[in-house]
Amino acid sequence: MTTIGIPPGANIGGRDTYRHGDLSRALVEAGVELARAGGPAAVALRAATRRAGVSPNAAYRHFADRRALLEAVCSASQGRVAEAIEAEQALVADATDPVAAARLRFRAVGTGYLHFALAEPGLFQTAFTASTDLESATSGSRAGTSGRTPFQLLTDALDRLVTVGALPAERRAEAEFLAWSAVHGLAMLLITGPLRALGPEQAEGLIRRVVDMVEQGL
Amino acid sequence: MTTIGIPPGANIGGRDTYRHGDLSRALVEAGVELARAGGPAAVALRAATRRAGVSPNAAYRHFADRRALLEAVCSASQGRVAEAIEAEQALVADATDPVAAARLRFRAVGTGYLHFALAEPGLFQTAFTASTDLESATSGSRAGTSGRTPFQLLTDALDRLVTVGALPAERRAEAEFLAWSAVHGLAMLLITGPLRALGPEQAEGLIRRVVDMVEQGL
DNA sequence: AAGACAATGTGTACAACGTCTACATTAGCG
DNA sequence: CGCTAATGTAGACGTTGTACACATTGTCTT
Repeated sequence: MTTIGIPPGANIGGRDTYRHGDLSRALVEAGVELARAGGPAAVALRAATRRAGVSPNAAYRHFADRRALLEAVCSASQGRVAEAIEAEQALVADATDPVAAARLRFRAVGTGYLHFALAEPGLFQTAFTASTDLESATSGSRAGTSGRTPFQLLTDALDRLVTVGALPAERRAEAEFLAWSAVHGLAMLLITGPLRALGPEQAEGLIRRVVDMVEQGL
Repeated sequence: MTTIGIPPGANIGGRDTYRHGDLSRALVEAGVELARAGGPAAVALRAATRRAGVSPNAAYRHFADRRALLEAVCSASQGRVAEAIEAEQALVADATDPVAAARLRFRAVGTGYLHFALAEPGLFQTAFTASTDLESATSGSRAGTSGRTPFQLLTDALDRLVTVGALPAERRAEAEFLAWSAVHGLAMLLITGPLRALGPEQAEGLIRRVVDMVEQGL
């Protein structure tokens, strides 16, 4: 029993070398797939290693425990959120009036965030359910293609509002948390909360109203 | 081998009758304790039955599966939230001006909600992380001592704002979701999100600012 | 009063999970 | 060429949810 080692020429899990080569990456990608389908609770060490074609304990060479893998998947998911926001901002990039441009850019942060939440609820929950602190909210591993995290994209948009004169400087402090609260709360209500049965057009209406509220209430 | 039956005079798990008597209640209470300490993920069937001094499968006579028990614990937790809101409203009940009273009553919904979230993060998450729909958000099992759920307390306060003239009727529609979004989002940021390391006084400042934003942005 | 039935609790079993310890393999460096 | 560290595997243990069969008992009917 216990096939000693690997019979030459055999392959384990679709791979022909003892080493995997890029297991860390593969585990995170598998974790992202699991999170997409079932949210953070579905990110299991054994399931991820199974997908990577590797024995369960191999994961422990790259992650201290399940929590660490979940952290990595969380970072990757936040990167996707950042990309969604950047895509939404790219749609409104061609505004001539700088004040209007700053406003649209700011609104795009919220709408991009919420559109991603609706399109990829599992990933979205994984991105923000797993506990994060303020330092890691600005770490490079959570950035999109522009190299900025969702949180940084928000602060950037707020700073620009101030620069352009659309937001009084005395109201700038902590404004990111006010805006984030409203948008994140709506996302939760729409995904897992009492509004999860809403149709897309009604959801879109609520999204606009919440962003309106933030713009007006800041 | 299976001790056949119960030797007369023996007692299993601190109880001397074969029947438990009020197991359903006991399981929910045990679940609430688990949720308080560890959030929704900690609400385990086996742990709850263990606390109730009963075999694991006994739970299945009262709940279809773990999800069902979690639903019950969720309802109980929402009841606690409702009580917290009612307590906060009781603090401001003595306002003479009806407009000011309606405003304070409305604000108390948000501050009570957020104070509960800070005081009992595990229960709070359990109350609102477990998926709920709109019908169950108004079911009696989730009510506080006044017989109203947190959601109903919010709609009540908004209705009163309209009655008193503090909120234009044309802005009333869906206002509960806007307010709820902002407050719920801040709760998440404060409990599991990037703001969870904030001190109490700073958290209190943010709470006031978010409620200000809602009052102004509705 | 006696016996049937439904409600309730127990025991056993299985698969999946996280994680510990020991061992096997291999890349890279002297 | 051989040593060492990095990487992967095997086996085991305790936890979880849950299915199935069985035991006990309150209650209702006759």
